[in-house]
Amino acid sequence: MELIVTEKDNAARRLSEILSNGDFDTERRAGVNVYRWGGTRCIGLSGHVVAVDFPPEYDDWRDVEPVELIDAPVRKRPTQEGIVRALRLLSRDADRVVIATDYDREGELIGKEAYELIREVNEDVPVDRVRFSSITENEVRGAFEDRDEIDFDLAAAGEARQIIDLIWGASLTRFLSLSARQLGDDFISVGRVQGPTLKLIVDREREIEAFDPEDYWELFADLLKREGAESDPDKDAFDAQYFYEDDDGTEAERVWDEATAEAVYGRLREAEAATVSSVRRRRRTDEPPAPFNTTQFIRAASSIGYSAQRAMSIAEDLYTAGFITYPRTDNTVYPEDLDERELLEELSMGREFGDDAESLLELDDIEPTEGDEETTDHPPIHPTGELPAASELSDDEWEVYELVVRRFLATCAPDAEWEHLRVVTEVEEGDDAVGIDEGLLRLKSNGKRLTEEGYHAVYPYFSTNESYVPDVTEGEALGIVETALEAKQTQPPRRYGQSRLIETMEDMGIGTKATRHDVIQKLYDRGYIESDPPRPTGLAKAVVEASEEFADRIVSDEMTAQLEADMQAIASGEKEFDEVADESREMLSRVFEELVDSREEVGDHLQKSLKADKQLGPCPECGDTLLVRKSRAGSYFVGCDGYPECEYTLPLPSTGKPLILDEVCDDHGLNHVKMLAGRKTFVHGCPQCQADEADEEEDEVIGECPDCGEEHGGDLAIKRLRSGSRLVGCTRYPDCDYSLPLPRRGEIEVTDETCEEHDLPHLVVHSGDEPWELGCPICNYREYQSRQAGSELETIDGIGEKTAEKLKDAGVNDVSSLKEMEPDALAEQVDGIGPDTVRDWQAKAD
DNA sequence: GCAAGGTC
Repeated sequence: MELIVTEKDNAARRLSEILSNGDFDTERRAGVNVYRWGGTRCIGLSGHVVAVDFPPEYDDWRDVEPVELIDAPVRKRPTQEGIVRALRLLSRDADRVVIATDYDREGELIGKEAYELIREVNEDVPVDRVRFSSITENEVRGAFEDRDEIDFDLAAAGEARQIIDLIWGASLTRFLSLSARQLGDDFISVGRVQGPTLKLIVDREREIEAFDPEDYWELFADLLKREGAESDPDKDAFDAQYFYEDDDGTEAERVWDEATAEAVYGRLREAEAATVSSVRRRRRTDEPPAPFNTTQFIRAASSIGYSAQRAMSIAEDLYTAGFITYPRTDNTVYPEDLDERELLEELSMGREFGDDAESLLELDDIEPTEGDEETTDHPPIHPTGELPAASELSDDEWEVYELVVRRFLATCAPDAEWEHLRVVTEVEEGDDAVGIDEGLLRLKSNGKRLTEEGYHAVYPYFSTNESYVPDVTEGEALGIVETALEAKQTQPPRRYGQSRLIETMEDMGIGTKATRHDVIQKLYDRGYIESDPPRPTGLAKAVVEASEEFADRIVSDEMTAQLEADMQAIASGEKEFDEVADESREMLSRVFEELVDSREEVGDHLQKSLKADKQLGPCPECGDTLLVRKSRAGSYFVGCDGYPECEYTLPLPSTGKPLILDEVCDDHGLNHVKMLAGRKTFVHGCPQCQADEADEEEDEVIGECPDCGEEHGGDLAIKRLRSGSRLVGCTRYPDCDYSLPLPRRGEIEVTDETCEEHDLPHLVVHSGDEPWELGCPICNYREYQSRQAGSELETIDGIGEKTAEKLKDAGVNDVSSLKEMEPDALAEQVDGIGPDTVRDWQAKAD
């Protein structure tokens, strides 16, 4: 029996389709798909199925000095037990094995890991390696005819990365966490990739904080062609801006001192006309964009409103469903195997973009664009020939799918052409103008017009805004319709947005196509960044400062650069794995020599920053500081730093994670609080004001309590709580805790209409433009609960809309029932899902 | 309960 091993199930299935000419069976071994035809079996791994880690005796952070991790043994341990079991079962009977993992460094390592697992149970079976960069008939068949061996040097390069990342990351993470006494959920992490990424964000924030804005002025005029007496100033006027030559002789628009700006403006205002002194026309070719790699896909998706995480998660679903190619790729050059014309023909059957695909088929020649990166990992992201039916995709999925399709169309489409028109005019000054600055007063206007639509016809995501400047000739006199002097200030650099951050990481060579967006998520999870665009917390600044002082490599991109060079050397046989690992261990030892003496200093600094991140302002009771705290039950509240002497507290809303804003309440001197809860994020404001308002507001009784009304006479009332939330609750609280939620915002109107089932008045919420007919609060809540149950599954990372549907078909409607399912049983029922995946979800649900 | 890298 011949056994083929791929990196993922999807690849195994597609490979099997090709090699079996579509005639294969699927069986399950240890809950894993195995494809079978003739004497061949094909199994897909799930990336790395083993992980490097320290032995269990190093698990306790307090018992082991972090420095001991440097020379601790490192072992490999299976993480995907089902897959490892299935691989072993199949290997026993194999008389030939083919490693067909991805064609990149990590793929080589994953292949070697499979090889080692196979060797444990079958010492003699010959193992081949095949390499192909896209799963197409030609490439796959070619690769199987030209079998090679595993490149153990390349795999060793990957292993060097694993061990260096583990040793540096784990030892420094434990050191920082222990020094600041932050154990448990709130440990303080650093690593080769997260370190430099965090430093990027912190450095930008430092620039912003150090920024000193400068005043400047700009002058504008609206010009109008005089010919054609009926020209309409509102319609035909065009923009012109004052400019001059600065001391270097370069063109400048900004005037840096007010007196000069006023003087020039005085002349401009008095001017009667402007004469055209030069007209320059230029044609510019606007080439279509390159094919999508992961980073450019994320960037494009972010320009239509998707976060990096969301874009990748949708792309993953579209890939699994077979509509687009693999979404994690560095490649920006289509493989030779891709027949663009054939793909366009298939796409021409699609709704929305079918006509656009067809229009491209009319071209004589289709020559797709190419980017700078040509790699062997996977093809650039493009649509497959399989088109989704209208009902198969959600709105978001469709929008992202259409983006991928249109990007492909654009790469096959012709250039666009612009005509640029630059007009310079000299102002003719009136008799009243007093000559303060005698130099010429010139204005410039830049117009642009799209003369050939080109690829924009099929790719509407780039702006094609034109700016209007009419056809004028040199010497022509123009009217000045309006003039303006605008006072402005230079702006600090902008914070990195998520997609800009990912692009910068790529430029710096840190992270990979598959991890960069996860790293950003990790920084959020660790409490290093908040909001979007991400803003660093005080803790993040302290971590970067401490690292810069004692372990600069961990926040510098040089560590990756050095590692890349070493990996290159290992792969080419110039260096040994041990040599590289030992060098790195020595370097880390030197870092620790410095660090151990500064343990307390570092810890103090981190602890102070952690506290500063939580400070709100003075306690009204004792004058000490109010802090955002977390109760034992895990909910947030405001408490005094003077506790237990001072027991002053204020509640916070129960939804979300509090973020302290810069804005301070005038009445109480407390910072405003924002509650971060994804789409439900809202500003809570000053917690003292919220509490005071609730104390002042009277409860409004609307009916009888369904729980205790008959027995104890409890009533239902609209209440505002000190935490700012509102609800319909029983007047006998806390003896009766019956309650129904109400929206936080808007005025609540109690109408005369009554719910027949519950004998309660219908409610209307007035906020924004449209009043919201909430109706009977009990009916409303029931509806809400049933909606929640559906979308709840999707809160688990890795479960998208489609998977949630599949789970619901299998009778799993919410997270709690998912947690109760037997992984193997559920995997049997749900297509394409393995028991390890289910276990993974269950772990995440906890 | 650490990293970063696969995959989902």
